[in-house]
Amino acid sequence: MSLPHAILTALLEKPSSGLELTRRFDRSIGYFWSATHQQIYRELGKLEADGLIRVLPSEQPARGQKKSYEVLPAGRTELARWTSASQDPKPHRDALLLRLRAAAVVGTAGLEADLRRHLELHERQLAEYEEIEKRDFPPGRDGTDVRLRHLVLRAGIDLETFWTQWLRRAVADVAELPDGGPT
Amino acid sequence: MSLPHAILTALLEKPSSGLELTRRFDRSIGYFWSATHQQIYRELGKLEADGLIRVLPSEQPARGQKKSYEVLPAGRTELARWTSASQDPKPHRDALLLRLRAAAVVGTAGLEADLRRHLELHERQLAEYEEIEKRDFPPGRDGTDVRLRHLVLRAGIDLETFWTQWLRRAVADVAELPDGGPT
DNA sequence: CGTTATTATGCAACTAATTGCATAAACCGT
DNA sequence: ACGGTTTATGCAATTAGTTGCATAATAACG
Repeated sequence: MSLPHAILTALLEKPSSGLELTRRFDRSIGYFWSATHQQIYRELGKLEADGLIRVLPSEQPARGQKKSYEVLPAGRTELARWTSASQDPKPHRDALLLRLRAAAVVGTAGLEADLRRHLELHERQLAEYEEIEKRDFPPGRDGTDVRLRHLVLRAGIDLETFWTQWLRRAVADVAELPDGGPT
Repeated sequence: MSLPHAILTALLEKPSSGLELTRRFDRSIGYFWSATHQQIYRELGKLEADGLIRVLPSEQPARGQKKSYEVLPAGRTELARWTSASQDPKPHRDALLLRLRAAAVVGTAGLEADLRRHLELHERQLAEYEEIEKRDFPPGRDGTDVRLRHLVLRAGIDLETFWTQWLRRAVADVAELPDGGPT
């Protein structure tokens, strides 16, 4: 399981409160590991109980009041262990591809509009990634950490590029098919 | 949720027993919607209780004995409804990208070997897809259902192509970095 | 000041998915 | 007929993830 390690990574990059983490999971980190604020609060509790993180000493906690966490040495060790350990890739699940397959047996009615919508979403995401690349990774020699983060962003860009291309083709294909199918 | 719809699709393509479904989820359908046999048996029970599928009349059931299902009209209707309804894409989770990001803060030790392993897995999957394409989709004009299934396979091929290319780059990049990082 | 909106934290219930195990029949060699 | 392997179905417990709601502090508005 990876959520605790995602949180450890985020906290090592910068100590944060639950809500700050939630916001970062809506941007950068969340682009390849999403999480809701409830997951995050729950996991912060566990990580603290396990002695991998702690509340920043300066803060005094009270319900509904900001509480920032930082990673303890044990947390860094655990993250390094997890990062270097080999892991089997989890199986994918893609509802859109499944729907296309279903459309092959029950007809394509209503599909095209949603394909277009997905295309738009992926185009928007791609534009956002390219914006980030232009802003955060100008050309030139860089340190290890920057090169690795750039590599991750490249994966995002290339994935979105693939989806936009595939969806354009899918929209065109579905548009020229007889709508009904064997419904 | 999509597992019931994946099963309905599979059963419409061909009525099957739980184990036959499990096998098909290890191949074709499972390439974009994986499921274990326990999930499948559980879901078959629910679908039957809901009146969307039924046991083939010819078979008489007994524990440990084959039991094939077919889709009822209500099931086909539900699948058509789901297929045409618009859905928001679920957020991705990719542990490998997360690990790269973690490596940017705790060092790349041990990563390269696993990147190579993933590369090999994706190369193998790509080869398998291309084999299927050659076998099942020879060039030429085809019916709606065949074109849609081919479109789905193309997504698989293009995705694996992306991953093999990206991983080759990642392996090369990581190989030439100083191993330690800020561990 | 008092009321409303926003920020921030968190619990509880539910749904989905995974893991490990149990059972039973069929098939296969000896 | 027996013991071992494979095929097939299924239960139970656990873990992971989602959804809906509750609470408290703070800011902002008149």
